[in-house]
Amino acid sequence: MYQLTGEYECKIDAKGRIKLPASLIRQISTEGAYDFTVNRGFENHLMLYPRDVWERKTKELSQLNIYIKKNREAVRYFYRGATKITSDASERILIPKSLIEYAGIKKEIVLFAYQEQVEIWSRKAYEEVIVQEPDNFSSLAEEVFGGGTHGTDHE
Amino acid sequence: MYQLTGEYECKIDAKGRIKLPASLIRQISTEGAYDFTVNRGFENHLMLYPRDVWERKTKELSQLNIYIKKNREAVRYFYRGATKITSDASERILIPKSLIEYAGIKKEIVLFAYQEQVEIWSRKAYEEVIVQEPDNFSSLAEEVFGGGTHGTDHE
DNA sequence: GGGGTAAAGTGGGAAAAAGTGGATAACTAG
DNA sequence: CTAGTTATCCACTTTTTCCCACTTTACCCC
Repeated sequence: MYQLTGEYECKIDAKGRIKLPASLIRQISTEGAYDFTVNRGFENHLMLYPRDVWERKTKELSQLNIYIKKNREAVRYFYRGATKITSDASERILIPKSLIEYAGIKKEIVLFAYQEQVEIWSRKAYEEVIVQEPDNFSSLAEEVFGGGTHGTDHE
Repeated sequence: MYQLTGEYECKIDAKGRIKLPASLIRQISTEGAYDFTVNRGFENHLMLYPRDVWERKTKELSQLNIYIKKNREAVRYFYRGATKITSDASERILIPKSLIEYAGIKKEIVLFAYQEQVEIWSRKAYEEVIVQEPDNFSSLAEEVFGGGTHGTDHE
């Protein structure tokens, strides 16, 4: 179980390689090789999962009954673009072109790590997301952090 | 559970380091190394959390199901910019460039500690916020603190 | 109150680590 | 077989980290 954190401004080079910041790498494992799976995120960004996290997620998905159409569609939606990648000797990962395009990535990117995964955003798209306060954030924050102590009834 | 207090005028040096005032440090722990997480605050300032406080907060967040869009957005909003930092031998912490920029920090800053966290403001922004307050402070205070516990007969 | 001492705060340099770009070799698909 | 893509390696640049030393402030004792 990871609790990744960090926001990293990075570049992607002409070949589509991203150097994973050392401090991010250190959070994931101490061993030599770094295996990941990258897929499309729900917004216009990519998701990067450490190998073991990906395996757990797909295992959970495999519990679903895919003879139900809705499940089948959801599973497909989740997998879309999923690609296994391994870092090279300089701890860089190569992102498939089709995914780079999906996320609208040019050169400047942001790696945004939280919980068990890393989101990969184009710098521009990320800035837009960051600035925008989600609807109902305060009531949700109250639910999560406030734990009912502040009496205001929020059903 | 902390009850931090204090308003400290500090400087940030050319490398982005802040010396934590000794009297603030003493409130947090007596041991050698100081781990924190810093992230973007809701206004244009930064939030600094002692390690254990951050862990508690994120633990609550990790209960949320991020396949629900609303939750995902909230989690992102809370985590944005979150970076783990450790103090150096002189009890200084290094603030990431992107966060310094976000808070509009130049050189003069204010550390404002209350409850379990420390807000980091640029001096200028802090003064603006503070100066602005008296206008509606009394009505705000009434609304927030008056909260019905002593009846409503104090308008 | 003043001098001395200790603690707090500041600044900067150098070694080490991280990040970057590119060359070349290997591989794959058409 | 060839063209395009991917893997491996190497070398250079930049940044970060760690350490040391100096200045300033606070505090205590005479």
